[in-house]
Parts: sequence; structure tokens; C-alpha cells
Amino acid sequence: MANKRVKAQDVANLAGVSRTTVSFVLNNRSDSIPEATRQRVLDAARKLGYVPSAAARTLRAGGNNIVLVLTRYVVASEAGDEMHNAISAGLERCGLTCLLSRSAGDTSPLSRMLSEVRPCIIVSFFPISDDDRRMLEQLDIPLLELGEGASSPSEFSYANLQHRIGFAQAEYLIGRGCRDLVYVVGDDSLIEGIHEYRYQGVAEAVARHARVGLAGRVNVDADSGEGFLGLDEGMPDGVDGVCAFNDTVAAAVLAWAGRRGVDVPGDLRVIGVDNLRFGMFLDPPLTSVAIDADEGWSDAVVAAVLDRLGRAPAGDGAEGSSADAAGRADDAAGGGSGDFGIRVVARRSA
Amino acid sequence: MANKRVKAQDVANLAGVSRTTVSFVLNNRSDSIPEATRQRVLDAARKLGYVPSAAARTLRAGGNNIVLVLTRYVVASEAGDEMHNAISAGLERCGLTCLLSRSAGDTSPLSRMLSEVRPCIIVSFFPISDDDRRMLEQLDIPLLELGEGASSPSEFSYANLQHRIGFAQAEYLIGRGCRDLVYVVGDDSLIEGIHEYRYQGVAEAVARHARVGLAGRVNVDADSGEGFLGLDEGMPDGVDGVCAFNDTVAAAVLAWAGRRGVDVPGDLRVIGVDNLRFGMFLDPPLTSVAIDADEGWSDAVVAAVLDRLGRAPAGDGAEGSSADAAGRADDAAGGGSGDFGIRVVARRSA
DNA sequence: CTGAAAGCGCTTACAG
DNA sequence: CTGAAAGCGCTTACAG
Repeated sequence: MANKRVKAQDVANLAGVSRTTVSFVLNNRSDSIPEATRQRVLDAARKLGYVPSAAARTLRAGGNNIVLVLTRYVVASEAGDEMHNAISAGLERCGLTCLLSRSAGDTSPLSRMLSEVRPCIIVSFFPISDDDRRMLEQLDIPLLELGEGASSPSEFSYANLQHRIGFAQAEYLIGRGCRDLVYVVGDDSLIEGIHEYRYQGVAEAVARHARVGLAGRVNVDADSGEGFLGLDEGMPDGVDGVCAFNDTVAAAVLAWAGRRGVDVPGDLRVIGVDNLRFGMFLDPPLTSVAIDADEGWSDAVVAAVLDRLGRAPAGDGAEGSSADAAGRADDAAGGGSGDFGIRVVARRSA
Repeated sequence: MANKRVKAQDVANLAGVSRTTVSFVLNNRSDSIPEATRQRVLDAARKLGYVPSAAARTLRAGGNNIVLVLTRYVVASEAGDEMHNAISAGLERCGLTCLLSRSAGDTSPLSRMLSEVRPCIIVSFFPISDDDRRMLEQLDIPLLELGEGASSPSEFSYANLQHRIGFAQAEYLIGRGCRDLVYVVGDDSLIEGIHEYRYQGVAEAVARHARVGLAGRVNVDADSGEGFLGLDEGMPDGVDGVCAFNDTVAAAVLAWAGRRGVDVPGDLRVIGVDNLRFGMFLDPPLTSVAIDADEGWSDAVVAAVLDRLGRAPAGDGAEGSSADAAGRADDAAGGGSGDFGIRVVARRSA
């Protein structure tokens, strides 16, 4: 088993050409190379199972096409999962390679990661420390932060997506006649960031309607026994609409309502987020906000990455691109609707 | 803004030493270097924000410490998410860098990924194509396949984990007096692989008990309206126990039972998988199998990776390691219990 | 159209 | 204890 590492020279030998030619063919710079030669090289490479050394090519070329995406545990949801898939697929389609880390910059230092792999851009779903931010600047690695401050959510930010989700919940309830809303969150501290954004979205929607009020936030401690801790005490009187942080929290609210004899949706309308399947098996079936990752926000993220990299979007050559990624990203979202793939799935609970 | 790429030479200049010394200090081979010099180098590196070039160091050293984990969309669950986190954290603790890909080897070719980053080992949650397998062999990259054939699930395999989950479900129901089980799956084709493994586990448990029968599999088409398609027709008579593929499917069964006036758990016991929070809000609250990623199977995976790499487990120097990773992995699982962190959370439904 | 050569930034024997 | 030098495998001007 002569299992020696095969390199460009071996391919060149087998094809009867020089290393230069091999490199040209393999990197699609073969304009000036006769088709016959090209094929010989390609065949040789295939036969030998040649894959160029990532390290050498990166070193020589001065960079690679890796997009490093920083995520961490937030709350598992199909929507979140699909979003990662959609982003990954979208980047691959543009010739970029998408790699996720679930610890770098969070439980493990970012610099450690960077000495193993140096991406051409970093996309982070959570806020990066100032030190890390400085380091990236030093290293000339662009950073796309998706989870910016809730105060001024940029067009692409994860914060903005969350904001819109809350907004959509509230708008729906108000449209159904609710006048006194409340926001209910779970006790999972890991979701704090997200629920803040969503709450702001709810608040904004409420502010836009004259005679609608928002009675603040209520916490459900879902871990404690029957899981209604906080609801009995916390639920303000007169509330007729609940925006739940997600479908799980909504399920808790529904169970609580059932127990207390509160009629849903007659006395109280409840809307969740995620549109998980179990929602349709609740009593009453749960109305929820679905996020369609494939056609919405993930496209905006891919567009933003491309813009930062100074590359044109996939599938077209020249385009006046640069500062106005916002416009393009918005266009990319769900057939120009700019809704980031957010939609309400109406069932009986609201 | 003199933002020139800082390299080892710059650090050496600032510290007043040679590149060699810098390299020694930064790679912890500084046995022979005086502490004062060491500090000077460290300070200089910090001040300049120096991070060694990943490409150069990999090229020169002939390898890196990257573990590439191949996953893809299966079914989002907190358990799966936590498992990835636990594996990632476990590997980092051993000095390895964990990177996930959600497309390589699946929607995008593995070779493309490999020409961007060459890991020292690949861990795959799904079966790798024969071509890719050959390629990895060629490239001398060890492959740890977690989703092996259901026929002979190895001790570490994802298949085996799934097998045990099904087994645990059935054992619990049998222990509660069930004599006629049925397995209920959703219509999500993506989960086919997993549910096959789990079903085999159920079958094995049933086979171990003399007077217990298994009435096969029933499909719920959760997408269709009320979501009971298949249950009305498919549910065999006389069944007194349901092993549901997951909590969502279990929720469908519970809803169906409520509608048909089947008493749970009196006439029918139902157990799910994942122990999702919403289960406690169902009526009756759902009994489920929880998978404790932190202390169970993920440790076994980390141990297996280390073994393949020929490295000793973290935290100890010499240990007679090699072929018997099975033993070690099993030991690592949940306080030596070898249960991979699988446990039944009993509620009223079973 | 093809080849010889430089050089990317590092690590690591090897001399001093 | 420290430095000069080789070389990892590739890509890319540059000559032929």
C-alpha cells in the first residue's frame, strides 16, 4: 500500500506536464491550455485522488474562502436549525465554505480558533468581546455581527429579525381585536437576549395603535412542577392577548388557561413563535409565527457577507454594489417582500 | 493606521530575540528559555496582537488539531443541539478545535471542503459515500462514522445510541405492565434512519420478554390538517402501549386518544423521546426519554476521537490505550453506568 | 503553450 | 541559551 501523500508533482508526472500546468488546470485558469492536456491533467488528478493541500494553497494565495460562523446554544428550534442550513447552503452556492463553531469566542478563546483556521470573514450570532473585536480588526478579518444592540437593530441583524417576530405577533393579535397585551417568557436565562429583542418588537407594534396597551412581561418558571409558577401571580387582569416567547411558553399559557377556566380564544388569545408541530395538537391548536429560513433572512445574511467581502452576489457579474447592502438584502428577502420569511400560521388559539 | 500583517519576525524584533525563540515560547517548548526572555516575547506578542498564520503553521507542522464534524438536518431537538455543544466542548478541552459543517459530504462535495481546510480527523453523523470514504483513506484522514448500519451498531455509533433509546422506551412500558406495543413514527422522511434504529431497539426489548408482542409500525401524517391521518386506520386493536418516535409524535397520539375517548394511561400508555418542555403541558403530561448529552454519549465520542488520533484522554499522561476504546467510552458514560445518559422521565402518560 | 524559480510564514533540527 | 537555514506544498508572475 504505497500510501504516500500525493501532491501536485505526482499529478504532473503522471500527466507528463509541469506543476504549473497542473495548477492552472485545477484552478480554472486554463484559458491557454489545450483541451487535450487539460483532460490528461484532470484524469491524472482523479486517478491519484489528488486534493491540493489546504495549508499550502492558503499560505501561497494569501487567503481562503472560509466563512466562520459563530453560534452557541440559545434555544434549539427547527427554525434556527434551518436557518443555519440555509446560510450554509447559500454561502456554498457562492463559492464560499461555511464552517460553524459552537465554542469559539464563547467558551473557548477566539484566538485559539484563529491559529488553527483563518477564515476570510466571521459571522457571529452573539456579541463579540471588545478584545476579540480589536484582534479581528488587527488581523484584517471582517466581522459581521448578527446580534447587535436592541436599541438600533440594523437591517441585517439577528436582533432585527427577532424584533420583527415580536412585531408580527403583536400586529396579529391587535388585528384580531386584542387591546391589552402581555408578553410571556420562559425562565431559560439563555434566551434573554432574544426575548428582549422580541419584546421590543411587541412594544413597537403596540405603540403604533392608539387604544392598545402592553402590560409588560410575565415569567413562567416552566421547570417547577406543573410549570405555572409566575402565571397565577403575574398575569395582569384584563389582558386579552398573550405574545409568548415561543411555542413552549405558549403551551404553558394554554395549559394554565385550561386549568383556570380561561376561555381561549374567547377571553384570551395566545400566539407563539416557531410553529412547531406539536402546536397543532394542543387544545386549542396554537397560532404561531413561522420563520421561513429558506427564503428570508438567510438570504439577507449571505448578501451581507458577500458585500463585506466585496464580491458580487452569485449569478451575476457586474452590479453597482457597495454601501447599500441594506437595499439588496431586503430585496433578497422573500421575493422582494422584505419580510424575512416571517409569517403567522393561524390556528384556533388566536 | 499601519495595519500591516504582524508576523513572528515583528514579535522577535520587538522582543529583541530571533524568530526561533518566538516560536519556542509560543509553542510551549520554552524549557530552555529564561523566564525573563519568555515574558518579553509574550508581552511583545500581546502588544502586537500577534496570531500565528494558521496556514503556515499547518503547512510546516504537517497537520493541525481540527476535528471536522459533519452533520446535517435531521430533526432539531434540544438533545441534538446539546450533544453538539458537549462534543465541541469536550474536544476543546483536549486541545482539539471542533468545526461543524452542515453541507460537506451531503449537499456539497467533501473534496471541496477538504481543499479549504484539512482536519486531522472527520466525525460524521451520517453515512459517507464510498467515493468519499476512499478519498479520506487516500488522504490519510481518519473517519469516525457515527451512523453505522443498524444491523451491527458499534458501541459508539449514533445508531447504537438510537437503539438504546428505543430499548429504554419499550423496557419502561413493559415494566409498567404493557403487553402489546406499537411504534409510531412521523411522516418526516428525514428521520427515517433514526427511527429505524429506535424501532430495532424497541423490537429487541420486546423480544426479551416472553408474553409481550410488538404490533409493528404506524405512521402519523402530522402535516395533514388535524394530523391524525394514519392513526385511525393504522392503530391495531388491543394495543396498550405506544413508543412514539419523539415527543411531537407522542403529542399527536395523545391528541388522537383524547378525541377518540381512549383513556391514557388507563387504556393506553404513551412514551415519547426528547423530554421537551412542552410535554409537561400536555394532557396527560407526557412521559419521555431524556438524553443527557453532557455526561453520556458525547464523552464516548470524544474518547473515540482521541483513540483514533492515538492520543491519551485529557487529564492523564500514560494509560494503556488503543484497541479497547469501547471499554473506556462506556466507562465515560454517566458515572460508569454505560447508559449514555439515557433516562426515562416519568409523567402521567405512561 | 509550458517550465524554472521565487516566496507565502512558519517550525524545527542543527550549529554555535 | 540563541540564531541562520532548510523546507512544508502550493500559486503565480516571468521567461522562454
